[in-house]
Amino acid sequence: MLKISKKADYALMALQHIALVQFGDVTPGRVVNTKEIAEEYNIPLELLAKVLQTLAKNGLIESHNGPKGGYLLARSTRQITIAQILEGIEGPLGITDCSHEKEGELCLQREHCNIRTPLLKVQDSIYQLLNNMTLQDMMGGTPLITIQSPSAQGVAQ
Amino acid sequence: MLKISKKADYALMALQHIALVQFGDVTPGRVVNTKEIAEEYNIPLELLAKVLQTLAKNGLIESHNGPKGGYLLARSTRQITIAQILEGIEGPLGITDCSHEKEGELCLQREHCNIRTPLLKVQDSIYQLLNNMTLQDMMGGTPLITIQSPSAQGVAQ
DNA sequence: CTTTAGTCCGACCTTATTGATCGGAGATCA
DNA sequence: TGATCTCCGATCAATAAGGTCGGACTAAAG
Repeated sequence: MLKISKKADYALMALQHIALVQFGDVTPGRVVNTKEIAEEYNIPLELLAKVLQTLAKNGLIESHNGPKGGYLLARSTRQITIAQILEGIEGPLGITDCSHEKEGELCLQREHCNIRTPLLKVQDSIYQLLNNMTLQDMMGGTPLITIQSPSAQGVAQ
Repeated sequence: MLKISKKADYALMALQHIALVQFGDVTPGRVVNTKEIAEEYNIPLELLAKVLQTLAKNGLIESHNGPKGGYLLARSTRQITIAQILEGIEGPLGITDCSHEKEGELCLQREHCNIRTPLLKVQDSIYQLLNNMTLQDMMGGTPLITIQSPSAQGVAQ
C-alpha cells in the first residue's frame, strides 16, 4: 500500500544519476543523455524519455537539444526535494480522493464523513517528510559505479 | 500520489462508526451490522461486507452470526492503529516494489540502484507515523503526530 | 547545406489493480 | 422451520499504470 509509481522511481534514479555526474565527477558540468541512464539502470528507454521530459517541463532539469545534448539539473541538489520530484511525476500528494476535491465532485461519504480531518493531518505530515528531504540527502553513501569518482561528495555550487 | 484505496477508506469509516456506537453511545455494547454502516455513509453494501470480513479475518473486529448479529471491536480503540487497519486491507506498507521483494523477483534496477536505502528510510518514517496514531486519536480529539525527517538522522541499516 | 544524433511530443496499446457485483453456503434465533 | 444475518469464493467492469510507436523539431558535425 501507499506505493509510488515506477515512473517516479525512475525519476528519482535519473535525477540522482545526473546529480552524481554533474557534481561529483572528473568532468563536472557534463550533460547526461537519456540512453546513458536507461542502460545504466535497465530502464525502458522510451519510458525514461517521457519521465525526463516531464521533469524538464516541471523545471527540475533543463534539456539541451541536438547531438551531445542531454539534461542538467536546473538547480542545486539541496534545492530539489523528494516531494517536488514525486509531485512533478505523479501529481499532487493526496492520500484520499477528497484531498483535492473540485467543485461538483463531492464524495458520497462526505456528508457523514468522520475521517477526513485526521487523514488530512496524516497527509500533511507525510508531505513535510518528503519536502524536508532533498536530492542531496539521497546521495549520501552511494558511490557511482561506471565513472571513477574517488571524492564524489556533492559540492553543490 | 500515495493514495490509499477506497476499501481502506471504508474500513476507517466503519471502524470509527463501530467504535462510536460501542463506546460513546446510549447503548454501549450494541453490535453493528453491515447494512447500518453502508446506509449511514453511502457505501455499497456488498463491498463494505467484504471489507468487514477482511477486518474480522485480521482480528481487528469480531463477527457475530445470525439475526441481530454484527460486528464488535476486538480490542480497545487505543490498541488499534491506523497502520494496522490499512495493512489489514491493502497489505504491508511498501512505497517501492522492492520493499518486500521475494526470492526470484529481483528488480532490474537493483544492481545499480541508488535510491533503495533512502526510500526505505522514508517508508519507515511513514510507518511510524501511521502506527503511532490510533482509532482513539481519530475520534474526538486532536491527533498528536510527530514527524521525523529521515535525512536528518541516519537510520542504521 | 545536408546529414545525423539527439530531444520533444502526442497518441496508442496492453496489462494489473481497483471498485463493485453476484450466488450460494453456513449459522443463529424467534 | 423460516427469516435474517454473516461468510466466502468467483466474477465483471472501469480505471490507472507501464510500456510502445511514429513523427516533428533542433543543433552540432561533415
